[in-house]
Amino acid sequence: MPAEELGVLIKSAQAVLNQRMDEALRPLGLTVSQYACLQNLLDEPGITGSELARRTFVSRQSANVLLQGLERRGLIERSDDPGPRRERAIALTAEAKQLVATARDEVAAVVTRMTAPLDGARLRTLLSELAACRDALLQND
Amino acid sequence: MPAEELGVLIKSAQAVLNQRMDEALRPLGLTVSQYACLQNLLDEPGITGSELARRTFVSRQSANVLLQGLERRGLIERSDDPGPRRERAIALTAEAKQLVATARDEVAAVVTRMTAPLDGARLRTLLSELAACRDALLQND
DNA sequence: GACCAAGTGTCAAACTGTTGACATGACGAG
DNA sequence: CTCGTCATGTCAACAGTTTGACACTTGGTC
Repeated sequence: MPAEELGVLIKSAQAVLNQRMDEALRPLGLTVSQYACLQNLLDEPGITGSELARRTFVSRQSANVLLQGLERRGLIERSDDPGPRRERAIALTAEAKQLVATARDEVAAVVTRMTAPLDGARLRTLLSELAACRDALLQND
Repeated sequence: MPAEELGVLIKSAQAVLNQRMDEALRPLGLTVSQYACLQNLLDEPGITGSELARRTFVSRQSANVLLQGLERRGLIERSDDPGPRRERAIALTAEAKQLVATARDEVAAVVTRMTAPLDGARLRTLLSELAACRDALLQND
């Protein structure tokens, strides 16, 4: 059974992808974590810090220090009056929107290169099969 | 183009897989990194520390502190007289071989659960397509 | 209304991993 | 032979992340 390979395969793919994304984003002064943060905030404005942590697969404490850095750099702004559950709405500045736009292009180039050996149909099957595997582990028994 | 999803899909699959493996290995007193280390040493005995680092996708310094912990715990032994390139051969103790055997079963159960929704043919296509994507990024330009 | 569970934000300590640097030994080109 | 290159092992400093803890707010339950 070749199923054992899938684990290391996922790990190796994630490792090299992360490395290439880091190389692509470094000239922009962004880490991969920071880019993921900004990208999620662009897709879903006004998102909360904890929700952001869930989407980037880190603890909410770690997301918080990330947000502090982005705030100090003038890329995001957090409202001082908290909302319903003590949450502070997060907004991207105009500078950040422009930065994440170019960053998105850089990342898209990496992903395009990664998916180059696959035609449209194969890419779709890869996406659905890999998602099925992930979801099989997501059920909390 | 749905290609953009592949990145986060790989990341999420790796995250949940790592979490499930951690849950499975914690009762044995092993972290995922430690298991990966022992597993590689079982597959390829006498491997060098730097080679081990490459296979587990970490720096050789990080692999070294991992090996120090395993050595202190009596799971591996490193020869004191270095070989051709100052390398120290690493060997698993009998206790480690038994531990990694049961750990391998635990991990296999997780992977089996992950690949449950796929039949043999689909699993093979997933493996080859994902490997193709990874290899597309491995070419250093 | 009182109370308790759940969600959020934040701080401090601990851990894991990386980067940078250095010493050592092997190998090949000149 | 000598020197430059490369690979290994190891140390120290550093950054990033997690774990544990606490305060605050909301919402449902009794």
